[in-house]
Order: sequence, then structure tokens, then C-alpha cells
Amino acid sequence: MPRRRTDTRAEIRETALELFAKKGYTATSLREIAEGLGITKAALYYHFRSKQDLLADMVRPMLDDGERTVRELEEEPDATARRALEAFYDMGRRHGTLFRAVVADTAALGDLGDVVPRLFDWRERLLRLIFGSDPTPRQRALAVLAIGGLQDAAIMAADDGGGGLTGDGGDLRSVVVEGALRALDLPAS
Amino acid sequence: MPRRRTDTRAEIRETALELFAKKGYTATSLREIAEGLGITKAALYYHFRSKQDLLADMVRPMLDDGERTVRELEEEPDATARRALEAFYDMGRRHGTLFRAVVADTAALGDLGDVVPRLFDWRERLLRLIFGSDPTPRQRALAVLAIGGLQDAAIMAADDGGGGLTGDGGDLRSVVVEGALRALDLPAS
DNA sequence: GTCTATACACGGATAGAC
DNA sequence: GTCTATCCGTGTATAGAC
Repeated sequence: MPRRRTDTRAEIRETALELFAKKGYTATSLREIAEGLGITKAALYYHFRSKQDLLADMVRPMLDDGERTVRELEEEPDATARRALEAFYDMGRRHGTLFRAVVADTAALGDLGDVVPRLFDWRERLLRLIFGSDPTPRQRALAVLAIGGLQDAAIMAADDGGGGLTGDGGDLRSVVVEGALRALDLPAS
Repeated sequence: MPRRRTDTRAEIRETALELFAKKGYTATSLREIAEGLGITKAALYYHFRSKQDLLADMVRPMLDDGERTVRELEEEPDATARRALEAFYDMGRRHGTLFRAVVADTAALGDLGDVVPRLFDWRERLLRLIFGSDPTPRQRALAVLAIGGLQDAAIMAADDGGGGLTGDGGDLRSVVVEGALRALDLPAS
């Protein structure tokens, strides 16, 4: 019965994610991950060819999701800036824990090849979606402010479960998306 | 003449900063730093008790600067929100390279004790300076957006030398500070 | 197909010679 | 103030048990 096969891989990813989020990628040893699962370090090497490979495998869904999100926005003919910012925020929230771990150890991700370029690419394409194909330098600067801030807000929201920050009636997402729109000097559309 | 003593320490810090900024803190080995200076790994351990100690020493000026900046703002009786955001942005720019290295490897800084709490403390005190002693959840969320974005903008500006982004006449600082003020729903005061 | 045993190179760190 | 020698932990890799 090959049932347990993918199971183990998933369990490894889970345990690894917890540890990566808590202590960062580089600071987490394979021995720790293995011990958390009751197997040995070397067993991990059956499932993943390297530590980086494990990370890449964990990051892939997020990368695919982001790619899909941006592409869908581009194909939507009358996508508003608000829609774009909301989609970006939601994407950040969906992968909150991983996103945090990733941002907390950008250096390690440099080795991983295309992750950081990919993040920059999304930013660039969001920028074009919002401001058209030839944004002014001022618009570029505001986009850094807005998208960077939104990313922070999404991570923080994911961390704290989504409650807390806005109180009972408040909707954190719209508060923060509208803030970003104001920063970009755009109407709340 | 004990002239060369502090000199070597400074040279180590310089070389280390370059490498940390380029490859991140954890990814940089002491051997690399030593080789860049023509000495051995062990020699470093005469000047710094540990790798963390080296990092702490490099980070201290930034920490002191930030602490001083926030305290001065608090003592200024009629400090505007704009002043506060400008001061924060300038602080980020002054320590651009280090700031980047620090943010790129937050995980490593967790071990370093009070750096991350300190950053949060600044955020909190800026928040109180801008919105008074009892900010609403909405204001908290917007502050995360604005301050996080401003931090990104400052890092990016420091990276790229300050030119580029705004073109000839534009002043990146005021563009981005005014964007943050709008995000916070405050007049450009 | 799944895991253990084992070896190796490299990283941080220390002790002691010069 | 710097070096050599050495220690232990960690990522990596392979051979082989079941």
C-alpha cells in the first residue's frame, strides 16, 4: 500500500513549516525536523534531495498561487486598482505563515533561484495593472510604499489570526486596502 | 601606539557589512570575512567573542540612532505626524545598507535579543506620537501599512542611491511621506 | 519503497603556541 | 594580535538493511 508515501512528505512539510516560521530557515536543522517526526536525518533525504529542495517544494504552491492571481487580474479587462490590491492582500493572507518565514529569511531564498525575482515581477505587474504601462517615477515610489505596506499588513493579519487589530465591526482588509489606495492617490473606487 | 587596535575592529565591521548586505548574515561565514582581510578565522575571535557579537556591534549605532530619533520626537512638544514620518524615513536611509541586511535576515536577529523588540517599540511610539495615547484598531492597522511601507521605501531609496526613482525634480522623501500621510488619513500638514 | 548506519566537508568556537 | 590545532554540530551523500 503506497498510502503512507505522500503522507510522509506532507508531514515533513508541515513540521518544517512550523520550525521555519518559528526559527527561520537557516537556523532550523534537518535533525530537528527529523526528530519532530521520529525519523532520522537521512530518512529526509529519501523524500527530499536537499534542504533547499524541501523549501522549494513548500514554496511552490505559494508561487503558483501568486502567479495565477496576477495572471487572472491581467486577463480581467476592467480590473480596478482596488481589486488588484485586494487580490494581493488575500494572497498574502492565504500563505501567511510561509510568507512570514520567507520574508524573514530572504537571504536564504536568494539561493533558491527564482523566488525573489518572482516577487519583484508580481510587484511590477501589479504596478502596471494599477498605473498603466508607463508609470511615472512618483507612481513607482508610491507603489513601493503601498505594496510593501500591504504585505506587512497581510503578514501581521495572518499572524494574529485576523481578529484583534480592527475590533468587532471593522474589516481589516478594506481598512488597509483603502489606506493603500489613498497612498497611491487613487479614489476608493 | 594602540592606533591599529580599533582600526582592525573597524575594518572587520566594514568587510562584514559588505558581505552581510550581499549574501545575508547567516550565509556569510567567518572564514570569508577573514579571507577578505587576509587573516584567519581564529583571529576574528580575538576582536569579537562571537559572530553574533560582531553583528551586535554593527547594529548598535543604528539602534542608538533610532532610539535618539524617537526620543527627540517625543520631547518636541508640537511635533507633527509629518515630522515623525520624515524622521523615521531619514533614519532608515542613514542606515540603509545595514537596515537591508537586518530586514533580510530577521530570523538571525531574533537570537540577538532586543533588536526586534526595539523595532516594534519604535513603531509603537511613532503610533502614539501620530494618533495620541489611545489609537483605535483602525489606526493601528493603518500605521502598520504606512510605517512598513515607509521602511521598504527607505531601504529601496538607500539601495539605489536616492536617484532614479523620482526623476529630476522630484523629491522621493516628500512623495513617499505624503503617501504615508494619506494612507493614515491625515492632512499633508 | 522506506529507512538506518556511517562518512565527509564545512561552519562556529576554543585553547594554546608564537 | 595573529596563527595552528582541535572540537562539535550541521548539511550532504552513499551503501546497504528490511
